[in-house]
Amino acid sequence: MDIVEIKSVIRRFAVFAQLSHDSMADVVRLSRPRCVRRGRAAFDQGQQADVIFLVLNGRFKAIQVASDGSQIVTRLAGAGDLMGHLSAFNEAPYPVTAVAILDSEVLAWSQRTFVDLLLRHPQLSLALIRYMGLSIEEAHKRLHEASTEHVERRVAHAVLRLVRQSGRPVDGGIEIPFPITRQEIGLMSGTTLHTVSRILSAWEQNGIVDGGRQHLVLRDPHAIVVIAGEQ
Amino acid sequence: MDIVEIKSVIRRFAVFAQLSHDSMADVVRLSRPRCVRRGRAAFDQGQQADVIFLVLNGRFKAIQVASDGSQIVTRLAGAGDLMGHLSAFNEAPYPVTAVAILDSEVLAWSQRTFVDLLLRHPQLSLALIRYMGLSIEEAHKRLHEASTEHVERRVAHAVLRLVRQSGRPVDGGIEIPFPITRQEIGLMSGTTLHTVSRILSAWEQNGIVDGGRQHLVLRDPHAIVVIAGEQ
DNA sequence: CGACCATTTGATCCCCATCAACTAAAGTGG
DNA sequence: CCACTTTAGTTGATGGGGATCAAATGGTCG
Repeated sequence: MDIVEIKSVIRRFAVFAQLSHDSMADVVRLSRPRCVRRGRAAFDQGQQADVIFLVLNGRFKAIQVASDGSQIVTRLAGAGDLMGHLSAFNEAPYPVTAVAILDSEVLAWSQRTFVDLLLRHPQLSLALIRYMGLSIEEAHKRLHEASTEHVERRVAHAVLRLVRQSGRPVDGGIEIPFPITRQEIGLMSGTTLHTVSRILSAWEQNGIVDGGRQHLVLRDPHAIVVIAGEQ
Repeated sequence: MDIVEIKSVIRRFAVFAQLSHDSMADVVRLSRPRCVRRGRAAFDQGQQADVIFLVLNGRFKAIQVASDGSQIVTRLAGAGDLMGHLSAFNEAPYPVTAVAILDSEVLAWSQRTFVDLLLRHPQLSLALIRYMGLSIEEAHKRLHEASTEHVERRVAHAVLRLVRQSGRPVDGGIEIPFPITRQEIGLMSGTTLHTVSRILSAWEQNGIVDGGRQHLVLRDPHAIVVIAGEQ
């Protein structure tokens, strides 16, 4: 990607949409593009958070490992999402590991550079505040689900989240356009791969989804909405 | 509280600590103080979020009700905490109801006023970004707990959170200095009042806590840390 | 004192994690 | 191209954690 292309791409993303022409130039000029191959991490949990990333294309999963070894996937990040902004401004370690699940391209800023940008471009700060507000609401919604709902419903929510964020229409349904395992769906919904497998098998029996190795196609999205309890 | 007192008080809070003298004057001048009596709500879930609050003293609980009627307590807010900032900047409805659990005083800004303040005082934006980063990490930590830990451990975490945020030393322990029910502890840890009651009863048998109606004293805080798995 | 709320405690049941074993698909290396 | 390994997924059996149902007790307040 060259600079002109980058500008046109990131203008589409919420955090940068409202910037003036000059601000945008400043923001892009101080960024450094970077590629992350599938399977590699943009950063690792525990490492000092000194770089902020914007995903240009591809996809990442954010994995959080607790001291007892348990893991969860806190979020998936695709084009337009920021990564590393949670801890970077607090001079804290990254709270998750960001693994690319597709070959991906990102823009990177050093923590100091991004702080300067925020101070120079109030609109950028405001956009980031809005973006983070949405993240917190999303996290609270997931917390609510995890605390009160049964597994099948939680799995339905996880699948819907995947599809809404990245679903791609195919003939006879919507597919998740990147490799995803039962294990990962489990980590996104607070259950085990076994239970996810049983649930997806049952859905497949009812013609609601088509499964496959690291692959999922929704045949009847509305049925899943109903299972999720969204009516 | 008069203006001088307010200034000296809010200077102690993270979000406002770094402001210049002039910025602080601007921020305080545009705020309106307000009292909220115990049991009343500062704002209600679903209502258009047009006011941002800073808690000066007292305490609030943020309750989220889902469409199926289930509830959780997403956070407690005490002196120095902001409320309403999640949705206000996104022109969205408040995602929770903020109920005062003690008679409380707050400062209030209209959404538009606060946005102007953020644009005029980049340091304020940066502080808010830091504050929100911490909130998201906290929410993800709770999500992790809710997804992977057993009830007793989750209850231990909820109690520790209460005590760390607001614990007051008394002879022979630390107490939670505001009325709190088993029900509420349940809503903070994703379980029922029955299970909380059983767990607290067991702890009381072991001399770890002293319970009472809407009251809790930790006799052996370290034991709870161990139960929480923090070693 | 009576009404109401918070708490306790027992009994029951089922959801789902865990254990275990097997199948299938995808690399890998000669 | 085929044996071998590795990784993903399926499915059965089992047991326990904790929700749910039920009822009683104790505190508080008007």
